[in-house]
Amino acid sequence: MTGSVRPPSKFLAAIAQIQEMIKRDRLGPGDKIPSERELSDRLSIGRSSVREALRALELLGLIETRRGEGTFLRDFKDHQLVPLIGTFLFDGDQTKEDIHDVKAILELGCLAVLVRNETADAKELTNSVGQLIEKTDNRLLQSIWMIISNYAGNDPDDERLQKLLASAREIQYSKRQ
Amino acid sequence: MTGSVRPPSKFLAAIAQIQEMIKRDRLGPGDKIPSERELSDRLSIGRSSVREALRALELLGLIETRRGEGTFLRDFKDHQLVPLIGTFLFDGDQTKEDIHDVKAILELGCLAVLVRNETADAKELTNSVGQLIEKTDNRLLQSIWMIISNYAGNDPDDERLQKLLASAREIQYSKRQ
DNA sequence: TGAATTGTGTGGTCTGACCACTTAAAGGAA
DNA sequence: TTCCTTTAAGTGGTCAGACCACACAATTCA
Repeated sequence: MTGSVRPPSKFLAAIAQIQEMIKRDRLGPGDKIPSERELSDRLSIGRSSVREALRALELLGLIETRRGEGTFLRDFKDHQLVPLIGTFLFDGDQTKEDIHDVKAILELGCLAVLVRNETADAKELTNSVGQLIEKTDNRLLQSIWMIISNYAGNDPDDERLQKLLASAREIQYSKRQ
Repeated sequence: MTGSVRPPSKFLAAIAQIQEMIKRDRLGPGDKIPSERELSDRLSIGRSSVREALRALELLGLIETRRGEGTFLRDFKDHQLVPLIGTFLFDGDQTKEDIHDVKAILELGCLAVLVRNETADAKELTNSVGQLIEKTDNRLLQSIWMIISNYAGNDPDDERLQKLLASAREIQYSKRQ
C-alpha cells in the first residue's frame, strides 16, 4: 500500500472552510455567519463537528455566539486566547520568576520603542508603564504585556522605571526597510 | 425578577474542570488524561460537550489526541494557538510591523538577561538569537519568542545583533527579591 | 515459541431528539 | 386603525445512542 494519507479531521476541515467562507464573503466584525445547521448542510459535516470547530474558535475569541440569535464574528482586538494559554502556561513554580523577567523585558522594549518614535517624554514616566505601553500603538505588544502583567502583579517601582528609561535612550531599534 | 445569573456553559465548565484536574493530579507533558467517556462520566457532562472542550484545547496545542490511544498533555513549547490566531489576526498591514518590533524587544531583553546572568559571551553572538534565547532558561520568554519569530520570518542581521548586545550591557535588571 | 485472532478501549463522526432563548409574524382586543 | 398578546419559526446548548477506525494487549492456535 502506498502512502495512504489520513484525511484531515472534520473538525479541522470545518475550521478551514469556515475561515475560507469568512474571507470569501468578506465578513467582518459584527457580521453574522451561517447557523450551525446550515453550516453542517453546506459543508456536509455533522453538526457535532461543526460545533467543535465553532467552540474552538469561540474560545479563541474569534467568534461570539448568542443563543437564539446566531454566531457572529468578533473584533479580533479582544481575543481571549492568551489569558487562556496563561492559565496553562503559568502553573509551575519557576515560571513565576520568568514572568518578572519577561515583564521587565517588555517594559524596557516598550520604552525603547517610545523613544524611537519620540512619543515619550521623561515627565510622562510618572505614569504607570501600563499607560505608556498603550502609546506604543503596538497591539501585539499591548496584548502580551497585559497578559504577563496580569500574572506578575503590580509593583510600582519608580526607581526601576528610571533605570529602564536611561537604558532605553541608548537603544535605537533600526527601522525596518 | 432578580439577577437570575445564567450558569456557565457546559463547554466552559468542562475546560475549567479539566484544567483543575490536571493541576490537582500534577499531570505534566506526555501524561495521559482520562478518556472522553470517563470525563463525561466524572464531570456529569455529555460527551459532546466534553469533546467540544477537548477540541478547543487541542486547537490551542495544549493537548494531543491519538485515536485508539487517548488524549495526552502536550509540551507547551509547541502550542499551535499562534499560527491559528495569525491566520485571523495577522492579516492586516500594521500588525506586520508590530511583530518585528516585539521580536526585537524580546531579543534585546533576552540578551540583557543573559548579560545579567553572566551566561552570555561576546563570541557566542555568532550564534543565532534563537539559540541564545534557549540559554536564558526562561520558558515563557522562549515560548513567546518562538511564536513571534514564527511570524516575523528569519533575518540574520548580525549588525543589529551587535548593537543589541552593546545596549544589553548597559542594562542591569535588578534581581528580584 | 511465534504468528494470527479476538476483545476491549479509545478517539472520530453522525443522527435525532429535546430544551432555552430570541425574534418576528399572526391574531385579537381596544 | 393601533396596541398588546399569542404563536410560530429559527438558533444555539446539550444529551444519548449508535457506528466506524484504530491501537493495544490478551488469547488462541499452528
